[in-house]
Parts: sequence; structure tokens; C-alpha cells
Amino acid sequence: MTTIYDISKATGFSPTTVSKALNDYSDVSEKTKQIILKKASEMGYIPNSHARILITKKSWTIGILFDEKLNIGMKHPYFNAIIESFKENVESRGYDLLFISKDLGGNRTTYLDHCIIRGIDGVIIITSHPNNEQIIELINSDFPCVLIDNECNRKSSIHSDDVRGCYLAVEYLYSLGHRKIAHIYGSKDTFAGNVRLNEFINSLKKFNLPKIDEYLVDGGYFSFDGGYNAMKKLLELEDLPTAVFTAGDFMAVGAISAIKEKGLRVPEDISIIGYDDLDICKYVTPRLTTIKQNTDLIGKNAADILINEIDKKICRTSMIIPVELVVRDSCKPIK
Amino acid sequence: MTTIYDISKATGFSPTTVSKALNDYSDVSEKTKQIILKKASEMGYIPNSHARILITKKSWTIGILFDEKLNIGMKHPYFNAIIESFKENVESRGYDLLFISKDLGGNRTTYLDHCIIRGIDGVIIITSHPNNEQIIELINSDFPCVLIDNECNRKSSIHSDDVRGCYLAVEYLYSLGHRKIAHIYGSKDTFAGNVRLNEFINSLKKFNLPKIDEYLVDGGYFSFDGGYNAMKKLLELEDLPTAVFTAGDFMAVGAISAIKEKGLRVPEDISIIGYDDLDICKYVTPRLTTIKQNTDLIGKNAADILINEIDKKICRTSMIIPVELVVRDSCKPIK
DNA sequence: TTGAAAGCGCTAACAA
DNA sequence: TTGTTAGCGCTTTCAA
Repeated sequence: MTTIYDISKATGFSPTTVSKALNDYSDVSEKTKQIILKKASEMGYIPNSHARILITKKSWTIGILFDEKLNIGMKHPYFNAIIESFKENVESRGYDLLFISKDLGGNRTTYLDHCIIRGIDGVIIITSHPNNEQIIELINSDFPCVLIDNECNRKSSIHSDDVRGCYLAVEYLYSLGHRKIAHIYGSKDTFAGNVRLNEFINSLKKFNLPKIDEYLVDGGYFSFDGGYNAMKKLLELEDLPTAVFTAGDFMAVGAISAIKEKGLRVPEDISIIGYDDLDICKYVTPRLTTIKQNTDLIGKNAADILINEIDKKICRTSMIIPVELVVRDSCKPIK
Repeated sequence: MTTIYDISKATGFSPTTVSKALNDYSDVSEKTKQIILKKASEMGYIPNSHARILITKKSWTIGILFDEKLNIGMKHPYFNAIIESFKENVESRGYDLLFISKDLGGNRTTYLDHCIIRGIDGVIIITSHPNNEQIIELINSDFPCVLIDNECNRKSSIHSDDVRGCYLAVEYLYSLGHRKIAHIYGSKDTFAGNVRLNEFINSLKKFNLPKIDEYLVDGGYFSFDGGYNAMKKLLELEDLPTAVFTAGDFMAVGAISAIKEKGLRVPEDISIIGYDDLDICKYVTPRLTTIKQNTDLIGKNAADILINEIDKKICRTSMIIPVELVVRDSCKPIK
């Protein structure tokens, strides 16, 4: 391990000057800088970030707190897409990404403690249960945070324009002539599940469609099985809906599966529209019509917001990202 | 920021004793320990990992080097599943996961330098291009590494039993009566693409089936489009294969799409078998028969191998994980 | 333009 | 069982 002291000895300059040269400070002569840089390279010098962080208090690390109920962790394509976009953006600005767990070095720690212990500069929170005690502790602290797919008056947040998304879905189905529209909603424990359910109901009103309680079914935590089971309930009704809007694509695929099993066809008998625009939409049969969430923009802007907060340029931002209708093959005009 | 000095002053014990109490050393009296712990808690003491790492040289951090050509980064479900399993395992042993990029703090660094600067304890490498200069530098260093889905005589590695996987695929198709079996292979740049192509050919031999060059088509980097385009080429042949083995599930789904587009049916006209067992297999039509790679075991064991290496218990391990045939609906006996 | 001294927060020898 | 001293590798005053 070469240190700046080794370089100091080898070049005859003081450690201070070596440090300055290495960090490209202006108060070192060009000549000295070149000598030091050359020697450092020869000696294979590699800095030690911990020593540096200890004194500068800046770790160039952003934490990622990923905690969701589907319990498939990183396998969830929607969150993954956001994380990927977030990661690209923060990395290009020189930050590393560190996963924040509840354990560290074999000891139990809270999320907030973990962030402080590691000296990270900020944290992005992706969670399906924002009422978790530890998450609340973090949100109530003055640690730089951005919440994804949530809202909160203490911290910055970013999510899709679900008001518009739900409206677009209902409007599209309405324009195809559907009047009996059901909704498989995501668990009311979740921000997205709640908002989309409310906005679905609001959108019905806008088109003067009645709210029918039997047409509102809980699809759980946005999974295939949740959608499948919810659709089965809908299929037991006397008066079947002609279209179903699901709060997530996985649930839509599950619903389609239940419909097929019953011997009915999508979209001939029942139209289905999803939410998210996961890759899978293109690969299922029929290809899924859906509301696209722009994961690229969500991740990218989450990074901007967080870094601005870290740099103390901005205190708090709430951002809403546009959605769009993606028409494929799972909806059809009513006969 | 409370430090051990603050606690030292508040309790009257020396910083050393405070440190020992906080770290649960045995040479502190129980009474003293309790006093210190109580005070620490009162004062809201939270340790500083950087100061600790600086002296102990152990960061309780594992790097993850994720670099693949499909260029969808974390969105790839196969690698994600492995990372998720790996993450769970290392976290439960007290390690954090840090993504290793090529930049740090705004400066360009190589992967190896990045690992050293951050003082991480080890790194897991997931890459589709192991011949990258920087990857080679890392592999040739004495930094603790585990390669996923690759082999290398310098470092530990773990991957699926592709020899058996390809055999199982061919055996299954053979048992259904198929004799004209094509293979859409993954790019020869990749470890998996190469091995599976070779083992497909070896398996043909075992069943005395001829190797037909036109039946071997490059599907690129395991993508839907790659499989789609490769299948289109196969469909132009005079003498169509009755079954196609693809080196990845995405390519299989792409191939199915091309077949349907041509007006043929899967599995009635052409049987398709994939590789990976991604979630998507269950959701496409027909549900995809495939060779399952055990991502849970790969991730879990990768963690074990790496941690054993970090703890200097074992120098190097090469591990091969069993695969299995998962029969669904995309293959059919030949008439 | 350069360097001496101090210290970030912690742990590890060693002595008491 | 407790404390003294030194130092991990670096940056930051401040003086020369």
C-alpha cells in the first residue's frame, strides 16, 4: 500500500504538497505537480477513500433502500428499471450505490443508523410499506432522501401521474364503447394501489359511469396470482364487466390467464388494460395494452433531486412524471 | 455527532475502555460495560465506519461488478435473480453490497482501483465480456473475486451445469421423436453461448443425430429480437426443423413470435425449448418448456465462496450447479 | 509555492 | 480491568 507519505519521501515534498498535487489544487507549481504525479503513478499509488471520507465527510455514496412486499426483491422489473436508470445517472456523477439493509457487520441496525454509520450522502427509498417504523424514523430525520412512488410532506418524492394514467385508461375503454368497467386494484396498503383505485373511481364519474362495488376487487400486491384470483371473483358475477383495468401489468397477465381458463377470450369477450408497461406486455398473448410509466425519467429525476439536495441547492422537491397510453391487442371496441 | 471521546468524558472512562465496551470485548467489567452502553445510548452514539475501517482494514462491503452486453443492466431477470439471492446471503452475514462503476467521485478509475480505493473485502463479477481489459486486470490481481457464469483458472467461479442442461434438452426432444433439431445459440463472445453451442453438438452425437450447419443460428445476446431474427432464418430453410432448442428463454419467446408470424403453431408444427426458466415462461402462450437454472443456489453459493475466500479459509473454488428440465406446453411428440 | 502541525474517529499494543 | 500512547491515511488550517 503506497501512501502519500511514501510519495512524500520519494519526492522530497511534504505530504501536504503531495496531497494538493494529487487533488489538482491550484497552489502547487506545475513542475512539482508533474514530479509528484509521475512518482505516484510509478509507485502504484491508490488513494484510500476511508481516510479521505473521515476528514471530508463526503463519501460519494448513495444508499438504496429497497423494501417491498411482493417479496421478490430485486426481481421486480418495474423497480429494477427505475434503479437501473437511477444508477446510471448517479454513477455518471461520481457516486457509488450501496444497498442499505437492516444488518451491518453482524449487528442489527436501523435504516437511519445504517445510513449514518456508513456516512452515505443520501438515500433513495423504494418501499411498499412506508408506515414501517424504521422508514418513518428515516423520513423524520434530516437525512437527504427521495421517496419513489410515494408522497410525504417531509421529504422529496417522485412518482407517475396516476391521476392522468387512470383517466387515460378509463377514457380509452370508454371510447371503445365499454360501460361496464371493473378495476383490479393494488393493495390499499400501497401508495399506488390507493391512488389508482381512487382515481379510477374519479374517472368513472367524469364519464358519468356508475361506481359498482362488485367491480372493485383487491388484487393484492401487484402479482400475477393476485390478478388471477381477483379476476376469478369477477368472473363469478352475474353481470360480467366488458373491460377490466388492472393497477399493474402482472395482475393483468394473471387476469388474462383466469379469463382464458374460464373459456372466454381477451379481448373478444373481455378487454384488459394494465399499468406499468413492463417488457412482458410485448410477449404475452394478446399483447397487453397498458399505461406506460416512464421508469427512465423517474430514475433519472430521482437522482437529480437527491443530488441537488445533497449539494444543498434545493431543500425539497415533489415531482410527477407523465404517463402514456400504449395501445396493443388486449382491448377491443364493444360490439 | 457523538464520538467515543464524548462518551469517555461523560462516563469518566478512557476512550479505549469505551471502545472495548462498545465492541463487547471480554476485558471490560460487566458493570463498566453497562454504564458505557447506557450513556452511549442516551447520547445517541452512532459509530463511524470509516474510522473503524481505516484501522481494521475490514469494510464489511462486497462489491458487485455488473457489466453485460444486453445493455439492459439490472433489468435482466436472470442476473437479477442471482444478485437478489447473493444479496440476501451476504447481508445476513453482515456485509453491504456496493455497485462498482468505472467512475468514482468524478474521476475515471479502473474496476480494480475502484475496489481498492473503496477498501471492499471482495467482489462478485457478472459480465458478458470477460475479455475486457479492466476485468482481466481484476482477475489477475489477488483481489478476492467470484465469477458468475464464467470460468477462469485464476479465480473462483460458479455456473450451471450446461453440459447436463443441453443434454437434457436434446434428450427430451429426442424422446418426443424429434430428429431434426435446430439450435439458436447465444453469441460466441459469451461463456454461456459458447458452452451451450458445443454441448448441443455433443448431445446430438450421443443420440447419433447429424450436425446440420443450417440448423445452427446465432441469436446474439440472448434477447427477444435475437431469437426472433434467428428463427426467421430457420424458417427460410427448405427442410424445416421440427424442434428448436434456444440458449435462453428470451430468445425462445422471440422464436415463438417468429413462428406464429409465419402462420405456424408451437408446439404443433415446431417444438421450442428454452433455457433459464425465467418468470416469463409461465406467462407466454404456449407456456415455455425450458431448462431451469437455479439462480437461488448460484447466488447463495457465490456468497459462500466469496466469504470463505475473504476469510482466507479457502483459496479458490469452482462450482457447478445442477439444472433441471421443466416441462410445460411448448414441446410436443412428433406425429 | 511549500510545509508543519493538528486532527477526522477509531482500535491495537502495551503498560499499569 | 483500565488507561496511555500511537497511528490508520488523509486534508486542512495557518505560517513561512
